[in-house]
Amino acid sequence: MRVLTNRASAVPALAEAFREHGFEGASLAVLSKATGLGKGSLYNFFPGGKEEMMEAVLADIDHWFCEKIFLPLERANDPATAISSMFEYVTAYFRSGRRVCLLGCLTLNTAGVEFAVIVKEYFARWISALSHCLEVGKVSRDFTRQLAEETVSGIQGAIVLARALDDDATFNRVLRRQHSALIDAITA
Amino acid sequence: MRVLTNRASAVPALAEAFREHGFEGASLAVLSKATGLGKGSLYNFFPGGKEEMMEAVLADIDHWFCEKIFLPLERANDPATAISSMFEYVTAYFRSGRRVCLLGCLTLNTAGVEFAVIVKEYFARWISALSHCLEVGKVSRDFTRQLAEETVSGIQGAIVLARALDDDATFNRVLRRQHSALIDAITA
DNA sequence: GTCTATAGAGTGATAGAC
DNA sequence: GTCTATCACTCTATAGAC
Repeated sequence: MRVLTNRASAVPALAEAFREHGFEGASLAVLSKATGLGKGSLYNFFPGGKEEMMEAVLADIDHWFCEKIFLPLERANDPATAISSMFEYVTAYFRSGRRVCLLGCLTLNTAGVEFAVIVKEYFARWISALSHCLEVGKVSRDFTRQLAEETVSGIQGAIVLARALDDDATFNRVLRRQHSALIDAITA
Repeated sequence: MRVLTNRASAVPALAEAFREHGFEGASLAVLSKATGLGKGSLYNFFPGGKEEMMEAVLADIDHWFCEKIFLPLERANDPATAISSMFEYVTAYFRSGRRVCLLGCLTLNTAGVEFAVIVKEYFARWISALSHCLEVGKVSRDFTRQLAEETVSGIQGAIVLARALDDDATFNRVLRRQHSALIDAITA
């Protein structure tokens, strides 16, 4: 066959390497090992180097979130179901906190400033999608934005705390409470 | 004068450098510039290198939190005041999210595994101190731990979100709601 | 021949240790 | 300052598909 591998198939392996080591910590040696590709191949697929690799990873993540989280929230005509689905996907995606949020990590030090716009749009869209969904659920406009902010922020915090305590149960407990809070707001 | 500088006086500058660049990103060149000390002086004060510098920073942070946050919560006989004081200190300390939580950052990638025990104890103590304070405030034991977890986790999330959106107001809004939730739980 | 993809030696710069 | 190791990255050489 002609194409032995391609750019797209390297992206998930790159993503896991960046998650585990961070942007700076993920050296070309690490990325090469993670993907099974030589440096030559990596530079062939990503002429822009690490930065282009990270951009490809972020685009892939954004695509996943659009499909599984953002669009369903934005289009929901059954808000409670859409929200429950969001929590299921999020819990699975972050593996109960064992897997970090790459976008969240990039906010925390200067290594990620190049990606600030992408990160900002991701979080802004998540909040506005959830906020819209709550509005469809007849939650007062005074609270939709606040609830959405707290939820998105709370998920990030739950990842940090679950990892700090090395305990998935913490993640699941915090998310379960947030889930209930949103459902209560809708049905109230 | 004989002593121009010393180990302790370098710690705050090291802390800010680690916060800004992360553990891996903070090179000796960065740390040297941040402290105004040559590499030789840094190794004189911290023979263990970067790792010992980070340990000194973490010990310094732990000391501050014990004094300002943990002990007041643990000894509180006026829980509402202790909790309000905690939120005031936290908001100021993290500068409305502009300043990251070093302990939280260390949880997010493999660069910080050496400090896992320190990080775990910090978060565990914060949660148990707050939980105890809520118990003194006559909150049902079924909820103290949950509320404390959510609060500590929520603060971490608020830092991430405020930085992602580049907006302090987000941090302050999330913390204000958490503050109210705890006060409501006590007075309910 | 051209084209894409490969592995990996080699570049200068800079890392942390001392 | 000096050391070696490693960094991101470049480039050469080579492969097989057209």
